Amino acid sequence: MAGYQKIMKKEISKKCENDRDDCPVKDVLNRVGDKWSMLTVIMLSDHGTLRFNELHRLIDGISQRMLTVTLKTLEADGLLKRKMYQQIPPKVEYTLTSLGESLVVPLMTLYDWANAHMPAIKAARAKFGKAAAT
Amino acid sequence: MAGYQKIMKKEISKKCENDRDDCPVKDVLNRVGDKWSMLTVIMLSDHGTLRFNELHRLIDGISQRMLTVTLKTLEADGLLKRKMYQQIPPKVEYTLTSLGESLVVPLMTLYDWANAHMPAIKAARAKFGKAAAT
DNA sequence: CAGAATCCGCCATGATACTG
DNA sequence: CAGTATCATGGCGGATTCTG
Repeated sequence: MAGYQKIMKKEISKKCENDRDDCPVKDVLNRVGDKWSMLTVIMLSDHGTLRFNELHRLIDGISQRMLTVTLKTLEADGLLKRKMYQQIPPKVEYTLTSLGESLVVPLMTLYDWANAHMPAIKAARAKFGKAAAT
Repeated sequence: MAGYQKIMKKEISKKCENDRDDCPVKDVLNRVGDKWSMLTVIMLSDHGTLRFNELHRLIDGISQRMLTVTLKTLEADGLLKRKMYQQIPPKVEYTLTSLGESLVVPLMTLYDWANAHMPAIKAARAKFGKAAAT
């Protein structure tokens, strides 16, 4: 393994052991691991600007409640911005901020990894299942 | 935004809308977002090989139960391997597989992003809190 | 249309006790 | 030492209803 990586990794665990309530990685991981957040970010990144119900349709399976909650959290984190038009019927548009857009980059890395190694993982799972059954 | 990125992102949402039960991203995200999995991977990546109780001490706050569960899941996914020495007292060693090691790379990207943008996120949160309070 | 409010079930996680 | 077994709980998220 490259020396650079070794150093970086040292840093990761160091950060995580010490301040466990203020670890950037844990914090971000919470959002990344969230059931709907990243999907929402991806959709917005794809389509640019979306209204509430458009998101509702695009993100398959999300409930109205969770969409509201997710959007509010992402907005609070400054990952997207909400634009409300004072009119009837209401119209609200959601767009990623540049901060939100920047998150897509590491997300892609993860996506690439997932795609590349999913077969290996599935194979491992199948093998493990058989081993346990035996 | 670069055209390459645009294409990749299209692909992400496409994969996610279609097969929602077999989406590699969701699948991997589940593990990445898991409370303890990535911490465990990071520790192992750092220290190379660790015994059960060493991990227990290193991963601050994890319960015995969750460590067991996490390790079993990671093993099933082929991310780490378990080596058991038949002796008394028992001795079990955990080591990342090359698959597990490879996951560290995208994880680093995320770590870098988290570190770089955490100030912006905190600022956004503070601002949002004030806006809500007003 | 874009939510807010409320209720509720269930699963993930934690705590505790026991074992080979 | 390295787990397993069992129980308790809290909060995540779904379903439903109501509004401006």
